[in-house]
Amino acid sequence: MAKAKAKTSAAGLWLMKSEPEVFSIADLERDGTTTWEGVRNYTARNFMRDGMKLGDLVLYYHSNAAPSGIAGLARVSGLAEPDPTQFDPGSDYHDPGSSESDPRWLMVRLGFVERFSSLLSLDQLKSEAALSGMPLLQRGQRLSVQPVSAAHFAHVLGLASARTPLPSVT
DNA sequence: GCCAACGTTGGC
DNA sequence: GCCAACGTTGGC
Repeated sequence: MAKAKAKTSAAGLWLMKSEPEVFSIADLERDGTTTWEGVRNYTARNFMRDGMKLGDLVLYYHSNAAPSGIAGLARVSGLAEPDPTQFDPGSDYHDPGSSESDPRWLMVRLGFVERFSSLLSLDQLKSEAALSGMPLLQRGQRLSVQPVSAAHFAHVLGLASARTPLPSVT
């Protein structure tokens, strides 16, 4: 699996899901930064490993929430590296099939950028025609790390800034 | 808690 | 390599 031939200088744009009960945008705001351990899906891992660059912007999505939706913005502040929880027998994320000499799972580090003044709920996102092609909104899609097009990303930021004193993300 | 959709595993 | 069984995700 080798892709990424078409290179642009533009920063990558992503969406990452977290259950707010586990780690919410408020937790990220409090801590400033966090490592994104626990990804156990190869497609998601590959996006982190092959796609993510320092400074890439990330829409922070709350899943399994009431309601679910996009809660804020983060930024990639550390490139993919081995996720230590895969080696920890006491961790929910332990993977006995992985070894320190050949780690199977990776994590990136995220830094807090902004918490939206109110959540952009899944219902609202679905009501936006401009977002109809977003992977997040496709039926049955469950990837916890996914790329976002520049147009979709800009539209989401527009929705957020419509309800909050303009955050400027540069 | 239900369950549809999807990913992974493993027998063959 | 097929595919059934199983496990997980995540909306509802």
